[in-house]
Amino acid sequence: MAIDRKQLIIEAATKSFSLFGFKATTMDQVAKIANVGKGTIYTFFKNKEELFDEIISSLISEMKKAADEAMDSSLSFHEKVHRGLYQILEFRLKHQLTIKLFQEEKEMGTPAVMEVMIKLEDAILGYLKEKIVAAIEKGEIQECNPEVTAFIMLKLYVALIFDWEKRNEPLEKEEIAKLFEQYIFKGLSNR
Amino acid sequence: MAIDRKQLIIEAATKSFSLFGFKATTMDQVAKIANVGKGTIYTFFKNKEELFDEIISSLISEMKKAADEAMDSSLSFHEKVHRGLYQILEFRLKHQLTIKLFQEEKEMGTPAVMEVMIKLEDAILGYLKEKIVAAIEKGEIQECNPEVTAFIMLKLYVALIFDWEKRNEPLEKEEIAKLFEQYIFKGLSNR
DNA sequence: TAATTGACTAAATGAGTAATTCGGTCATTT
DNA sequence: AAATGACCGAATTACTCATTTAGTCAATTA
Repeated sequence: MAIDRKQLIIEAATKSFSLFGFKATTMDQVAKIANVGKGTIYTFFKNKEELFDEIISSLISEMKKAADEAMDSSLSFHEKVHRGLYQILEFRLKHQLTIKLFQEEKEMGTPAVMEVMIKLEDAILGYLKEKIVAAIEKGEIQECNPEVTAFIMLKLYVALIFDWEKRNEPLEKEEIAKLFEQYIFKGLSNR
Repeated sequence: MAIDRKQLIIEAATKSFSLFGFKATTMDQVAKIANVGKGTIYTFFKNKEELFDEIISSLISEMKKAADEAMDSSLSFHEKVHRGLYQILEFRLKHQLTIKLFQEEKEMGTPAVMEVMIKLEDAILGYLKEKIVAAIEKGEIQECNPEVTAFIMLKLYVALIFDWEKRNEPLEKEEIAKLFEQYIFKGLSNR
C-alpha cells in the first residue's frame, strides 16, 4: 500500500502548529514537511481551518482518554474529578500544541484559535457535566445544577493551577486536591 | 478662594479616562477639558501615570466604602462576604472607568493599565483577607489559609458574574449568593 | 483515468518610512 | 509665585508597495 498521505499531512501540520502556532504555519510549509504537493492537502481538507479542526478533535479525544485513564471506579467522586481534571489541565501544561495555542490566543487573538479554544473548553465542560450527572444519580453528591457545577469546578481548578501561580508559589497537586475537597466538598462553615 | 485646579484636573482626567481609556487620553485633552494650561497639570502630578494612579487610589477607597456600607455587623459572615464582594463587582459593572479599563487591559494590554488592575485586585484581596482573618478569630468559620481563601472567593465570584455571562444567561444576585453558600459554605458532599 | 502536483492569482500582510501626535519642559506672561 | 502654551525629541500612526499566503486548476504522473 502507498504511503498514507492524509496521515503525513496531519502529522506535518501538528508539528508545525506546535512549533509556530496556527497563524505562522503556512500551507506550503505543511506540504513541504509532509513531502506532498500543496494541492494534495486540499483533496483531504477543505481549507486550513478544517485541517486545524481535525487536529483539535483528536487532541480532545486524547484528553478524554487521559482523563478516563486517570480515574478509577473504586475512587470517590471527589478523587475522580480531581484526578480527571488535573490530568486534563496537566495536558495543557505539557503538550507543546496546547501551550502554543494558549499563547497565541492570549497574545495575538487569532480568530481561528479563539474558536478552537472555546470548543476545547466546551468539551471539558461537557465531559465534567456527564460525570456530575452520573454522580447525582448514584447519590454520591447532592442535587445541583450540573452545568453550573461543572463550570465552577473548572474555573476553580484553572484559578488554582494557572492564576495562582502568576503571583504566588505554585500549589502542590495534593494541596489543590485538599482545597478542592475543603471548598467544593465540605464547605467552610462552622455550622 | 480661586478654583481648585487640582480638582478640575482630576475630574477632567477621570472623565477622559472613562470615555477613551488611558492610552487614548492625551494630556492636551485633559488640560482643555479642565480649562487649564498643560503645564499646570505637571505642577500637581509628576506625569500621566501618577495622575492615573491618584484617580485609581480614590476609586479603591470608594469601592471599600461601598463594600463596608453594604455590610451590616448583624449579618452572618457568609452574607457579609457576599454583599461586600457583590458590591465591589457591581461597581466594576456600573462605573464607566472600570469598564473602560477592564476592556483596555484585555484588548490592548496597555502596561500602565495592567499595573493598575493588579493593584486593584490586590486591594480587593487584601480587604477580603482582613474579613476572613477576623471571621476565623471570632470562630465564625473554620481555620483556613486566608490568602488562598480570599483568592478562591474572588475567582469564584468573578467567574459567576463575568465569565458565566459570556456564554450563558446571567445569574441573578440571589442565585449567586445561593451558589456561593452551597459551594464555599456547605460543600457538595453527601457525607 | 484518477491521484498528485506546483505554478499561478487575488487577497492579505508587513517592512519601511514619512508625517503626525504626544508627554513633558521651560521661558514667558499674568 | 502661579499659570501658561510654544516647543522638542521620542513615540506612534498612516500609508505605500513589495512580499507572502491561501486556495485553484491545468498539466503531469503512475
